[in-house]
Amino acid sequence: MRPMQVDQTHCDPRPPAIFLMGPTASGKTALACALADAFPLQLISVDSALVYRGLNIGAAKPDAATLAKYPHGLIDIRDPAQPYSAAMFRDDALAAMQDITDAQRVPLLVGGTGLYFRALQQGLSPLPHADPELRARIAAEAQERGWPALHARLAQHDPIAAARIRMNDTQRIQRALEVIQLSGKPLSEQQGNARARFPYRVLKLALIPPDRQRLRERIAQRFDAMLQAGFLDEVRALRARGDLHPELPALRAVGYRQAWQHLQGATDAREFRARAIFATNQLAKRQLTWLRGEVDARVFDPDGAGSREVAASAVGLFLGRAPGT
RNA sequence: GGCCAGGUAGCUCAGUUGGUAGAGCAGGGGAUUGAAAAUCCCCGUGUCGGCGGUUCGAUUCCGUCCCUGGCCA
Repeated sequence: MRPMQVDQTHCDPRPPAIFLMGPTASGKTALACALADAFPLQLISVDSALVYRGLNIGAAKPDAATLAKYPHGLIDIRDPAQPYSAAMFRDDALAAMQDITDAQRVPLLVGGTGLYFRALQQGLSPLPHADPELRARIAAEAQERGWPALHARLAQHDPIAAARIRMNDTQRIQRALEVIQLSGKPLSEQQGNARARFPYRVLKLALIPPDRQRLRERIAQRFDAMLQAGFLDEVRALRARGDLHPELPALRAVGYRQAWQHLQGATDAREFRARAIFATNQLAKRQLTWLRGEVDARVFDPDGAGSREVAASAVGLFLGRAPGT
């Protein structure tokens, strides 16, 4: 039996870090900036779309004035033609957190990408990283022989992974085959090892709107504002580059995919708007599913009266200091 | 006012030779290890417009009324 629980704030020697998680359109940026006003925090974005330069309006990236006043790490670090990944994020985020900590400040990781938060905190198994050429070869083979044939091959080399991965989940079939090819070992054998202890003690804050209908209304309003702000011109500019295509991760982002299709003439304005909003609603739903797994997070209602103050006092308690000091 | 076509799930529609109905989209739940704003899995009871009639039984056939769209006056 252990001795009674002691306040971790005072016995955990690791430096502090704060996670601020929430679905799209839940007001994460506003809360992050408010907290940064009150405490010596430095922001790091945890968002798979904000890493791309040129994805601004449609990705709801904080505007230039906000970024100037509240610099965010890991925004605009990739060209849309370059892929990014959870593993790259983990490395980049740990490096950024180190720098912030060295400067006697506290990293505040704010965003909505559940896998990135998990990869950061729990680590990733040591696996080979993506190989675009190999992926192209696998995709070509799938085109020729069909994905069921590739799933069957996976079952031969890695029955455990094949049992877990659905026949239709082409992305995971492709990845599993890639790992086998690159490492010479089954994926399932390599997953689940080597998870180092996270070198920070963490306060998790989750912004969870209690009313889904209201979130959807907010998403629709925000999308109309994006259109007014020139979202389609932004996508036209991306298309005008000529070297981008809709299969790139950056252009599969919610809103961008639908805008691309619309500009190709596949949908009229009305349908484009509806599809983009639906896709955003569905994204928010998946983000909320991730958040339900974060059982150790402190939950706040974005619209709740006083939520901001309560969040600030939680941060103050965690850091052991009063706001503004 | 007359004629025609419709009124079925939140939306668009299919269907029942009479035995109370099912797709897509939306929506909900879940999974999630180098594409994750990705990818994938599961979830469908609704006075079948109202009221009468025929029938063992009507959402289906008949009558009538209401509503919507089109054409004609």
